[in-house]
Amino acid sequence: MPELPEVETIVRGLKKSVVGRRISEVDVRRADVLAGETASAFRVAVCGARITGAGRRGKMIIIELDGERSLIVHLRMTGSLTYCPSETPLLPHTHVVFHLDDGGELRFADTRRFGSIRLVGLGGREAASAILNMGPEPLDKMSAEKFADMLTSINRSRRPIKSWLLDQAWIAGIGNIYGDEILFHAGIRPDRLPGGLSRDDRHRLHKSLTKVLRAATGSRGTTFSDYVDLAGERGGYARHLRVYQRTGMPCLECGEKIVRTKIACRSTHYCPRCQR
DNA sequence: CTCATGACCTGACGGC
DNA sequence: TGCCGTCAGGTCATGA
Repeated sequence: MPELPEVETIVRGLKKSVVGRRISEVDVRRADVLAGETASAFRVAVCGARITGAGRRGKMIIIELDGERSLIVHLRMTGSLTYCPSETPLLPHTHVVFHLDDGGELRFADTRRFGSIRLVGLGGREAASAILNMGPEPLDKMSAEKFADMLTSINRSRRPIKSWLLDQAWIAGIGNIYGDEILFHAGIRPDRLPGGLSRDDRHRLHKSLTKVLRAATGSRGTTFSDYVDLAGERGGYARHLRVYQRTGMPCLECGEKIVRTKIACRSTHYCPRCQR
């Protein structure tokens, strides 16, 4: 499930492999991933475009095209973006194929079709609303002071801290896997309320956010079931997971059994001894 | 306003 | 074998 480290890994791949290429042809095999646009309009608009850059905001992939336009790609849970030679067999559930002028293909596949590709003009309203409402990037726009201020702003909330970590409007890029892993690393139970966190808890939470997300990005993300990077390779962080999907297994720190509960409608894993 | 829940979609897995 | 229910999780819409 692509979260910040996985999306960042894909964007680095795009910068290396597809930026500078021209899109010579587009096959739209399923138009419903195009977020409200017809396949023919999309094709006409994108054919011939030069890819001028690639970036990321939270879990959104931004592929910049010439003519002040961008493709906003969201992979949700099972989506993938891969770059490969045209001879490579199509994976099942491949919905859009961009043929590039070097003979390679940029392919968007998504088993569950929750993901989407949206073409927006620079300053386009649709992109703007989603991106403007997003909280800060935890790895480059969030100092310890900034994070402390953010926690102060939700001091009276009755929502558990895990629910806040998953809230893209509060902080960008964290999903269910890293939410659980960050809280384990910080030694904080996921159901704690923000106002109840001590000064020390807050400090550790900031440290853990940074450490876990950086380490996972360094391992090119976590592959639990579906995720692959632009080259189709699995991420290496799964073997570093401490609590996610380890229900009933012994905690790697203390041996206590990892517990699973439900918080914010998400399965939530934690160690009842290490996390307080 | 705050917060919880359902819908979207498919595949994997367990029970019978 | 095959059928059914459950679960997986990101985000938006809905409603209490």
